[in-house]
Amino acid sequence: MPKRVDHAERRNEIAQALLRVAGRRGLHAVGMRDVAAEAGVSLRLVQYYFETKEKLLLYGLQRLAEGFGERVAARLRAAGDGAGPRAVIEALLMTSLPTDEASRTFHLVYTSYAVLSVTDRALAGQPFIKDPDAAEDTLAELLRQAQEADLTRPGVDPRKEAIGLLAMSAGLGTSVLVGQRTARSAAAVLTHQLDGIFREGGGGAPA
Amino acid sequence: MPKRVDHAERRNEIAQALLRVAGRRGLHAVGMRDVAAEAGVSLRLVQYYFETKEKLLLYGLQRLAEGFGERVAARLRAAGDGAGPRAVIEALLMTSLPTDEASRTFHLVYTSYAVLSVTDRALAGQPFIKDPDAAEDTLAELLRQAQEADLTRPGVDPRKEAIGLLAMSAGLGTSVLVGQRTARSAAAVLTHQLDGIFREGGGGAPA
DNA sequence: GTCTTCGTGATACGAACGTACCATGAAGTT
DNA sequence: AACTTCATGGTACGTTCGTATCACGAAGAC
Repeated sequence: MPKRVDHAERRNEIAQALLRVAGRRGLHAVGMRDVAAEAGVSLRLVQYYFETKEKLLLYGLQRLAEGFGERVAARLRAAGDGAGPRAVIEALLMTSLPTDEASRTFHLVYTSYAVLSVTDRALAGQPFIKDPDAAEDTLAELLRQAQEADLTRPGVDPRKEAIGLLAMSAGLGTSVLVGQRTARSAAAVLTHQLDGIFREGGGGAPA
Repeated sequence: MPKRVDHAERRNEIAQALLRVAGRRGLHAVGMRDVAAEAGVSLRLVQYYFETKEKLLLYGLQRLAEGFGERVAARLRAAGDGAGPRAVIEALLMTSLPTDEASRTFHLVYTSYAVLSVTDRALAGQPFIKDPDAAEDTLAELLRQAQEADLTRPGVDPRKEAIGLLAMSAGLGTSVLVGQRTARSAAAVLTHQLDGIFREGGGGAPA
């Protein structure tokens, strides 16, 4: 046999190529040949590692979600261990805003997948429901803890605030993406929203 | 000459067919032939009234925005003449939630257009920027008036609240669309958000 | 009554797409 | 050494897409 190549690694390279070209030209415009060219391999190879385009798309969606999770984790690490709930929540929300190229690609491709999932049933079942629900639970739990620690204003409903915050940051992300708003002003809106949830000076570092 | 048909009317019929099939199968999956079949005309006719597909898409986008504006206006009329600012704002936001078939189609197709506009420059200039900005201005002005009438809570920033509300309702609309949430729960979240902006009991009917 | 113009149909064309097929060299196995 | 198996390249097939072309009937113009 030849070089006995690592399948998993190769699949990831190809999936990354898919995401790169999808971020540039839009997911709808991505063909197998484009992915092959971007990855620097032949069309046959893409077929070899992903038998069908649908499987490639599904795997690409997984990688996209994973990459996002990693960026959130990195930002949380950067925020420090003893960061208060508000800092954690800000890190989580700001990561999903299309500030740099990586998050811009994430937002565009993720939205494309979302639109596709409405009509294509193969995509509908996939982690589309799972992952955002996890984010919602995490966020709601953080808010609940903040509420118990008396860091929030009265009248706060952790679950509803969590849903609203996620929806708002998604919507803001889209408007940044289409060039309707700058990432800076979107961040300001999110900050203002958090101001309405947390007490003044509350939720930063717990020290 | 033959029947001397009304061009504008025919173009609208075809554009409506485009929106119907786009709402069913997704904008990415719509071809000229599909539109022709849906409108009950031949492919040639679609070509005749819209020379190119791009022009058809552009016109369809206009019609979509117009239809949305009409539904908002209708809902405002239904809300009554003397409705307070909160009622008007609620009408505006709830209309964009995918509750019935019309708004569901609107949301899906509009999002599809948004995604396309990121990469296709022909779509990028069009009313995508214009219309949401108008909505934002309207909403901000309504909030400013409510603030002057002392109907809002302290710390309210009309512009930021307007941006945030629109982004939130767009994001909620998407999650309703992909089946992640019900329209009812999305509406509850929006109501809760408005509760955080308006004073208790404030903003209903001004009487 | 011819003639032009408008509306409409059928069909053809070239490109691009996803997929399938065939070939071949390189590395293990026996 | 013979043989199998893996990785890879090249290319062909059938379909579908947007667009272009050809054709023709029906109505107003002169």
